[in-house]
Order: sequence, then structure tokens, then C-alpha cells
Amino acid sequence: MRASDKAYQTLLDEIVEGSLPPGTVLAEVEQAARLGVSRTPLREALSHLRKDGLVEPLAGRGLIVTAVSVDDIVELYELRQPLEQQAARLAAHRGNPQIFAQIAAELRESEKLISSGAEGIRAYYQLNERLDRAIEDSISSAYLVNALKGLHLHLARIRRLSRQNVDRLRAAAVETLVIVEAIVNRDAELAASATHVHLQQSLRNSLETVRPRTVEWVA
Amino acid sequence: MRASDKAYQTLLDEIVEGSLPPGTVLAEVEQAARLGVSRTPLREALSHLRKDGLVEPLAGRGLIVTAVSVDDIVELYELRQPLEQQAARLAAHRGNPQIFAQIAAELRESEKLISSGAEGIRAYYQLNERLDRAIEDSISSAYLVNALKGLHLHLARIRRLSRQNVDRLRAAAVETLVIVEAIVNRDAELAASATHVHLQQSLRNSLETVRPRTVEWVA
DNA sequence: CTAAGCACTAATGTATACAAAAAAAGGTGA
DNA sequence: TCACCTTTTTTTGTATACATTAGTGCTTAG
Repeated sequence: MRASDKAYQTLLDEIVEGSLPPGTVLAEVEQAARLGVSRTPLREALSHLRKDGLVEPLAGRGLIVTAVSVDDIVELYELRQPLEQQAARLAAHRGNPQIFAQIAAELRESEKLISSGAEGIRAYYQLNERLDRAIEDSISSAYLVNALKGLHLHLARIRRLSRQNVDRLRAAAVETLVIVEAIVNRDAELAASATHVHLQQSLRNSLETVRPRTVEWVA
Repeated sequence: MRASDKAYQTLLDEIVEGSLPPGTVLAEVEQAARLGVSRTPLREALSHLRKDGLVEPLAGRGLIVTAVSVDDIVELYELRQPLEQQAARLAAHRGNPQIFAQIAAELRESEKLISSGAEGIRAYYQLNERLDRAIEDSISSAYLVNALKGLHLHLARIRRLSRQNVDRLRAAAVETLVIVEAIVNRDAELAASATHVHLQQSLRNSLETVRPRTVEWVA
């Protein structure tokens, strides 16, 4: 693995996971030393993070981790809505119904998972990731897949900020099942509408449960 | 201006404009010498172009300018459709009606422009660019604006490949006017539908008129 | 005491030298 | 003659030294 890739991946994980909170100053020499690479690959990593929108230049102060405000959540969903609706549409057109039928079957069993504690919830999340992957694999449009990749970066970051209670997870599972069944039945417009509904609910939940400290910055 | 920005901008222009056609190998030392910068900023430029999807690594052969096939046009529109529909929707919600009313007025006069030769056609293109900027300025979602930016990069490249005859331009102007009037009237769903229609026609025209040599590669 | 200018410091931006990896070319064997 | 191995050469990846710029703090003058 290249040093620049390693630096990029590490910084990315730390930003998404939150150990590098918004406002953190990322000085080149400092981070290069910390990650055990030289400045050259580190700069490449930073400039990629900048293109991803995860860090931004602060006049004279170098690069800082971008803030995530409540407004950002709304704005992100304004991108997420059309992208994932389109993704669902295309998956309904081109996806392999068997694969999605399998996922639908597991979703119907997912209430048990969700109610069975942390272990089951982890399994439920993995099921969702499998669904995302199955949709991306069905899309075929590299451009859309790419846009979705960038989107998911920021979504992962926001997910940390919203409290995910068990009731919401159960409701989300039901909403998701509607989407997947529509894909199985090759009903593209239903898949899109169900996605619309699901994301609207998801946004509402996010806005209601954002932890107040999410807008704070590091000193 | 930083050397890396200059290199990026130059290579970007050359790829979009076509003087660096698909398949062109971009060796670091060679391009660095040509552009009069050292390898360090050039590498940064190349890695950004890679994130943009304009160049891609070819096993062992370094980076090459990505190909643009007919399939790519279709796939690009599968991203363009949802993005620009959403953009039109948001512009209808938040845009300043006066600005769009002004553009609508000029669009109504644009038939004369289009019929008045190359000079007028250039002016018509500029009007379209102003519309794009007005929409982006109305959006407020940095995430969506960013996605649109990436999209327009590839669109500019594809535009070179499709023949734009005067009849199509006239039809496009009428379609665009419907969109802009919907924005002026704050009719978001009409703006989105009109965008849908416009892009569908635009795609059809692109596919019908692609120059056959576009799929070719450099030796 | 305050403000402005200058010097110093620390950061980013660039160039280049070096290392490593991979591809091409050439040679040797079967 | 063909295939495979070795050597050479080219190219990318990394480190580091240098240049340049911006920020900070001190000094001095008003």
C-alpha cells in the first residue's frame, strides 16, 4: 500500500469516526510525523480530503476539518434525495431480482435482530451495507456510483451525530423493505417513491435527534 | 497562482477541449517539462484529474485520459437527470424571481441570436452559462453544487462530440424557457418536469449526432 | 499607551535527489 | 524459433532540502 493511500485512509477514518473533530488544524509536518510518512504523500492525502470536502483551507491557518452543522444535514439530504432515488430506479431496472429477494427476506427477519441487542444491531447495519452494495453493483453508471461514494462519506460522518434509537431502526427496516420489494418487482417508480419516503423520515429523525454538541468546535 | 493549480487548469482545459484526446498517456516527467513545472505540483494536478474521472491509471503505463463512449453519454445523463432536476426544484424554491425573469426575457429573444450566425450562437451559449450560474447561486446546498461542478466537467467534454445544429438549439431554447418560467413562478415540480423533458431531448439529440470518431483512441 | 513598521519565525509551495518497482529489451537455453 | 530468465532502463513513489509567503511579536515613534 502506498504511503499516500495509507495517510488518506487513516485521516479519512479519523475524520469520519470523529477522533479528528471539526475545526482540527491539520498541519503538514505535524501529521506527517504522526502518521510516519513524509510530507509529500501526506500532502497528496490532504488535497484529496479537500476535494472530498472533509477539510478546507482556513486563511493562513492551514487546513482544518470542516464543520458539520444542522444546515449541512439538510443540504446533504438535498443531494441524497435525488441520488438515491435515481439509484433505486436504476436498481429496479437492472438489478438481479434474486439478490434483492434474498435481502428482502432477511429484512423481514430483521426486527428480531434489532431487538436482540448490540450484536443484532451490528448485523442489521451490515445488512444495510449489503443492500447499498447490491444497489451500486446494479447501477452500471460509474458517474452515479462515484457521486454516491462521495455522498456516503459525509453520511457516515453525520450518522455519528444522530441518535439511532431502536424504534427508528425498526421503522427504517420496514421502509427499506418497501424499497427492496419494489426493486424485486422491477417497479422503478415505486422504488423511487419509497426511497423518497424513507429518506424524508430519516432526515426528520436526524434533525430531531442531533446531539447539541455537534455544532461545537475544538478550541 | 500556484504551479499545481496552473498545471491542473491547463491539463483540464486540454482534456475537455480535446487537444489531449482519450487514451493519451500522461507521463510525469514529460508533462512537467511541457508545462514548465516540477514533478511535485504536476503529480498533484494529475491526482486531482484522477478524482475528477478525467484520467485513469492504466496498468504500468501510467495515467491516460479516459475514454468517452456512447455508453458514457447515457451513464452521464443518468446522473445529470436527477441532479439538474433537483437543482431546478431548489432554484424554484429559493431563487430570486427577478433574476430568472430577466433570463427568461432574454431567452424569448434568443431565436434571433441563434439565427444570426456564429456570433449570436456564442451569445446564446453565454446566456445558458448565466442561467447555470443563477441556478447554482440559488441552490445553497454546497454538496449539490459540488456534484453539479463535477458533472459539468464531463458534460463540457461530451458537448464537443455531439453536433449542435441550429434547429436543436432553437428547440432547446424553448425547452429551457419553460424551465426558467417555472422557476420565476416558484413552481418547483414544473421546473423539475421541464428539466426532465429538456434533458431527455438533449440526450436523444446527443445520441443521434455523436461523431463516430469519438470512440477512437490515439495510437 | 497605542499604532505602525520591521524582523523573525513557522508554515506552505516547489524542486530535486534518491529508492523501488515495473516494463522492455536482450540473451540464452531448449 | 520460441519461451523464459536476466539485465537494463524507464517510470512512479518517497524523502528532503530549498524558496517563498504569511503571521506573529517586538520595537520604536508618535
